[in-house]
Amino acid sequence: MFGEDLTVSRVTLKTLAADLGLTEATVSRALNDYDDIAEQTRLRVQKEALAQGYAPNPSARRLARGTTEAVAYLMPANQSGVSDSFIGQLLQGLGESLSKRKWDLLVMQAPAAEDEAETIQKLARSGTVSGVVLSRPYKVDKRIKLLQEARLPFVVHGRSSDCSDYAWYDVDNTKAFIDIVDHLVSLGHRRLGYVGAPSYLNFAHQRMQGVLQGIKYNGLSEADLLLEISEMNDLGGEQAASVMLDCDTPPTALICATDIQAIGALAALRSRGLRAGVDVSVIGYDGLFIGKHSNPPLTTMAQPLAHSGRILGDMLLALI
Amino acid sequence: MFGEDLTVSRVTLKTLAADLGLTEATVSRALNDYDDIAEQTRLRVQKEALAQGYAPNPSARRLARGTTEAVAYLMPANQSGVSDSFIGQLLQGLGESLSKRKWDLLVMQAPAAEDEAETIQKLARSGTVSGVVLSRPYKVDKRIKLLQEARLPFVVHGRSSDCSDYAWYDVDNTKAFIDIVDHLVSLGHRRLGYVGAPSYLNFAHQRMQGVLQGIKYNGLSEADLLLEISEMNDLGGEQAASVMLDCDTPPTALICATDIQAIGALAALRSRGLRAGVDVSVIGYDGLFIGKHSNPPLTTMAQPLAHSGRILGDMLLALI
DNA sequence: ATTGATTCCGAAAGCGCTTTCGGCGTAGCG
DNA sequence: CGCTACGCCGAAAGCGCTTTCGGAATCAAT
Repeated sequence: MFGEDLTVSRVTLKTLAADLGLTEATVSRALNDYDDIAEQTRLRVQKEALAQGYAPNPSARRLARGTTEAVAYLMPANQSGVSDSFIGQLLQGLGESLSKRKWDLLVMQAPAAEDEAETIQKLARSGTVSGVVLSRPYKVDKRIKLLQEARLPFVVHGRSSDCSDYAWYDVDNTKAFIDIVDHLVSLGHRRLGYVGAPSYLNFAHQRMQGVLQGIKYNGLSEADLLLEISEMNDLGGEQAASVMLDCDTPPTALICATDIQAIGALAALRSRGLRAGVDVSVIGYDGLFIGKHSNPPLTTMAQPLAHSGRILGDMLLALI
Repeated sequence: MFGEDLTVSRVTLKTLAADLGLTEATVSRALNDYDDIAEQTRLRVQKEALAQGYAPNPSARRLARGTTEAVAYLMPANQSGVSDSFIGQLLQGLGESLSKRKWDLLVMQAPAAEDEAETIQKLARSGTVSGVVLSRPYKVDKRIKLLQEARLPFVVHGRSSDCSDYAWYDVDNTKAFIDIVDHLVSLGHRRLGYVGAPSYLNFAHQRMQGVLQGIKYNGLSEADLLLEISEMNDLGGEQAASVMLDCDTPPTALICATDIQAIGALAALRSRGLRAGVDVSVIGYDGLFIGKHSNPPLTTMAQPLAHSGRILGDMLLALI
């Protein structure tokens, strides 16, 4: 009725060794496939471990080995309430790559943007992790410098303007947006609107450069481009789009730096009775969905985020 | 020119103690605010620790204390390639709540769905974490049973059909979708379409129940409701919507179980020259954006995901 | 049978930290 | 002045695991 399992005491190396009539050391080596263990006892140990459901205490193991077997993902600071939806995909890929090698993935978050420096330094000094993944860096990003100073291996998803001395993985944002402009111009659009993101985020800067270069390459002048920078959320996109749509000579196509702004832009169209893809083309990016559903569709623009995550994980592990 | 910092040796309790002419024990207690340490030396120690940038090795601390100070978030299995965009927000909230107490947040991922059991058991036995957060449980979810058997504290974001014996935090999905139906009917819609999600996911089940109850309460018959279950991605939503839109008596409003399906539904409209919110109303959920931009807008339907994350974190910590 | 090389396992130290216990010195009390 | 009382700190054990080292067997070789 009761007491079937009152001894919940964790099965540890010591208990295992006692049960087997061996030493902790032997059991440890047997489980870790050392080659100075008789094949027979190795099997015996491994079988018993499996039977008892033994799992080593990672803290103890890490302490003894002096390794961490963990990396951290630094959450983007909670800028203006936008919680980027790309995080989920990225983490999926990262987790996949790491778990393959049995590494842990920590997500770290600074309480506030100004605490980021301290968070990084603590992370480095405490030796919690042996690597870090960063995403969406700023044009000049002090976190990168901190990580370098701390000699903590890291990879960046995206890149800052000076990206010569660290590992990063990025799509060619500039080219992508040049392509977008090319595409729109080839469809006959001559008057474009760009809903940009704050340019301290380097990818936003890159994308805007792409748009600017795109109109130049296509023989348009800067007067043919309306430009509005907005916050990276739907409301920002809506407001920016509204401004452009309400001006005297509204654009026939809207390019948005991010999908979430594109969503806002769509709302702006709707409230004016305009039809997306018919009256005004709307193109977003990030490949979350809008890229696929924009009119004309731009499937090639999709960022393969989970794939990026895997790449980043592999890169980081290689680095360590 | 060189050699300014060749001694990268980590600053540890031992070195700190040596520098201060104290014992490790004393330094440790000084830093942890024990009250058997002279105020003066406490300050001296803390100042020196700060100056040297000391950060305790978490593995060692955890081992000595026997605590983990970490919880894990179990990533939803990579079902049909949909990487749910709610993860980012949820993690944000979770991280916020945990970091306030200096706890770590691990994200775990089973290599494949069938490995989930093993992953959970390892997690429990190894004592890596002292709590787990789960989201989007199935109607009957074996992970929950495993966690219970492992006596590992956990909270669930959402709930399974039998949710009497564990802690969960959920929105009232059923009521939300009843409200949606109420709302649409009050606007004059008499012919509804529902793009559902696989009902082994309990929230999908709940939402469909809401729709069914809603049409009943509003005096409509089941013949007035078109029903299509699709995968939880945009393509699925598009196909499901297409089927309904192409039938003899198409619905005037589409209710979608998730936003990503709503995005697909919008694409289906577009390809038929129908205008969302004008010719056909489309309503999604999850509060990512579409809720806000659907026509009529349904801002009250937004799930406050980051907030949920914070709540879940607090609940879990209270539980531990 | 004696030596040398192997094979396998135990002993023990140590990873960096916490925490109990005991002992020193000084203050307070009679 | 001797006593207890207390405030502070050092000594030491231990958390669960890894890893080096050495020693007891076993084996093959002379």
